[in-house]
Amino acid sequence: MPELPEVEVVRRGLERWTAGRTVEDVEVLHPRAVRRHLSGGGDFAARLRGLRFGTAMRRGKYLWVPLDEAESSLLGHLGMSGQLLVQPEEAVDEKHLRIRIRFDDALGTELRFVDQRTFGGLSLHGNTPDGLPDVIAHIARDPLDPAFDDTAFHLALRLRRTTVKRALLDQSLISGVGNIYADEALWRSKLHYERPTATLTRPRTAELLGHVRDVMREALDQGGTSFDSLYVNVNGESGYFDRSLDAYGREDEPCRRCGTPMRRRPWMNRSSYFCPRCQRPPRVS
DNA sequence: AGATCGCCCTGCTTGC
DNA sequence: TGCAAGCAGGGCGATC
Repeated sequence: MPELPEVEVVRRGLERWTAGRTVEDVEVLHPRAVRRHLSGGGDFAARLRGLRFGTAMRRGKYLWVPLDEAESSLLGHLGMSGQLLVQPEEAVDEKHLRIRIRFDDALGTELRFVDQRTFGGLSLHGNTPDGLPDVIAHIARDPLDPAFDDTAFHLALRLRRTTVKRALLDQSLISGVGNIYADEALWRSKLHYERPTATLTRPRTAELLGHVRDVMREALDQGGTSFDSLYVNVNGESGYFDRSLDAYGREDEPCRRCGTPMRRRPWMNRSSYFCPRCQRPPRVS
């Protein structure tokens, strides 16, 4: 599942292989892939034609390409299974190819959006004055953004009446964290996922943020090294799927700190993995 | 308005 | 062997 590090790898790929190129033709092969483009696939294709790609940007799990004079942007979200691939034009279509973007140059490659589960998609939007696609103005800065405000984040946690994992996944508080990295950062912090955010001290919040950043940077380092070909790697399952995880997916396996079998608990229609000894539940939950 | 919940979607795995 | 249920889960809209 692509979270911040995976999306950043894709952003770098887009920057390298598509910046400065002008769109010649667009094919929308599945309407759900452009569902956030409210005026439909035909309008999406017509409006994108002739526009020039700028340098790809990212906030949290969203990425976007400023177009022409950056009055608008091509916005993308990978959902759970989305891929953006730069492929030779003659390459056989992927089974789940949803959108094809051809360029007007002679480089011989095209951009493809491939998505099995169709939770992701592409769309066109106007930009806010600070260059953000208007529909993601509510997305908070991510922890790798130099302008992320640690103090404001801590104060927001203190005011919320929620639990720490819900807060980590709330993209309006902090963006880019998904189920995998949330569990990893909580394990490193020895925090139970149901700990009320109002009980976190400033040092605990600082420690948690530090672990979020560490685990993301480590994943990014691994993903970055495998990205060296004519290929924007976005596959959440193949890229660096074998990255070492301490919590996620390790039910019944020994905790790497204390040896206690790790547990999985159903949580918000998904799962939380944690060590029952290192990550004690709060007294009142 | 903050918090919570259900829904969207497909392919692989598990269980009867 | 076949079929159904379970699971993966980010984001958004509806609801309280």
